[in-house]
Amino acid sequence: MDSKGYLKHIAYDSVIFGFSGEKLKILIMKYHNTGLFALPGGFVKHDEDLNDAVRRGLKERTGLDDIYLEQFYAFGSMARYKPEVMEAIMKANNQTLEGYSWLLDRFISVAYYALINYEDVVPTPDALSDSCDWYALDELPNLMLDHSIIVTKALQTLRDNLERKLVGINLLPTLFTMKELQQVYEAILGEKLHRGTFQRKVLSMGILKRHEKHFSGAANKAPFLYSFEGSPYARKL
Amino acid sequence: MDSKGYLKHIAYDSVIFGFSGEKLKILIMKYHNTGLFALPGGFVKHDEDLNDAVRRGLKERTGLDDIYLEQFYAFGSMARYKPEVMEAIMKANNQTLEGYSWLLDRFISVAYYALINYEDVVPTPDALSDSCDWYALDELPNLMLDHSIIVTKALQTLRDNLERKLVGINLLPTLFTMKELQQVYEAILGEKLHRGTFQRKVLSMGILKRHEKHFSGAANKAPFLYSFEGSPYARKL
DNA sequence: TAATATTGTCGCAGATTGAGACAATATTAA
DNA sequence: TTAATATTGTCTCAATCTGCGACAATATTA
Repeated sequence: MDSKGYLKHIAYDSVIFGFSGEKLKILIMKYHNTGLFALPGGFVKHDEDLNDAVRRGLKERTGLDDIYLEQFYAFGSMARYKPEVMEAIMKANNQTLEGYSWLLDRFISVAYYALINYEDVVPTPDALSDSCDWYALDELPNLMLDHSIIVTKALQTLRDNLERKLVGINLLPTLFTMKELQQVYEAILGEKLHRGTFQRKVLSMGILKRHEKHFSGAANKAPFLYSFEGSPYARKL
Repeated sequence: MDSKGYLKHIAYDSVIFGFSGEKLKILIMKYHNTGLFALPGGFVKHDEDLNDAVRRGLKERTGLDDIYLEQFYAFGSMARYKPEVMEAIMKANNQTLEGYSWLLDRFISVAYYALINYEDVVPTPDALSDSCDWYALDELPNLMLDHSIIVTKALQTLRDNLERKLVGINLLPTLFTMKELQQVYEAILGEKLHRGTFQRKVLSMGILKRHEKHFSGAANKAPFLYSFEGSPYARKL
């Protein structure tokens, strides 16, 4: 085994969604000295579950355990095989390629998306990168390889699932207002929703618990705070 | 490369759905001399798209090109790593393990489901198996490894997608009656649907073309035949 | 105390859905 | 020929769901 204990040909990439400033954002890594931007990703150890590998990487990048995580597609086209890209990254880090030639081989990447509470995250770069930072979906830099396609498909899957599960909850802190929840949904769906209809529908699901009011100091009626109550939509799946 | 030109650690499995006798069925392989039943699967060549590898396998098993095909999950737990199973299959075929040790290594399997017209298929076993045959979903034999879980997840995904795309069409011949279409939906969803409501809904989608009536010889009003007309629900995706 | 911005909720019209009913056949039996 | 039978295509009606505006109830500021 010359691949440092990792499975050859298999990688994962993660699209980590957060919500801040009324916008959906994702975590993007910037590699040293290359100008290359990429999704956080990694490899799977020989004796490790695929899902565990992804959670391990998420923990490293965000500091968080128990993240809402969903696998959505395995990208396996030949078009994504560009060994010169990985070679450039390695060279920019003064890495000798000795013992790392497996990284230049072809990879099939299993993609996941994660939903997290923006406030809880401490984005942390890895050894190969300068930064790990939030970028709004409409202000993404050019991403390497097929990572833009991966992001697009992640968002599409998230939208599709949004109607079935009440997944948007995972992007908010424990206590939140109805308006914040609606803003999350609008950011994901990319369209405005009618306030009354949204509230009626969400409340009819019976999975929100109402708490005391939240006095923001604004000159208006104070909204209730809500928290999320278990059931099929549990925060941790 | 000692793995015969295939990528190590990566496999695919396919859940191939057909509809016959008012039941949903899938293709199952039976390996020589082992009593083992399995989903049709295979490996990916070094210079081959993942999706193309699956289509290649589908062509070998069914004789068909241009099949409706959807990837739904990559199975990557350690629990599915049982080298003794593959070893038993190889031994039962008097295969020396020389040059095939890569098959005993750990695999992550990307699973797809396919929808085909039952009548068009000529199920064809491969070199390792006695048979490749249809089994109704409620009469499946015990499947090896995690293949039962894969089937369950395939059906779940198919059900979820059924409401969004009009995918059931792909399980029928070019011309079909409204009753046949309803039976397909009932088989997939596992529940009876109301006749009038179903017909109204499907027709309102405006993607069926009505043809001449079909005189079955039965003592009742002859139903119309329908065919499927393009749009987002195209037979070939 | 009045003005302003939001919030929680309600009401109404229009659309959608679930379920039964009825007329229109295609064939068989009388 | 005519009646009986099994299905099919369609319609109606009620119940439910949705989109959208309206109104009263606050927090805070002027």
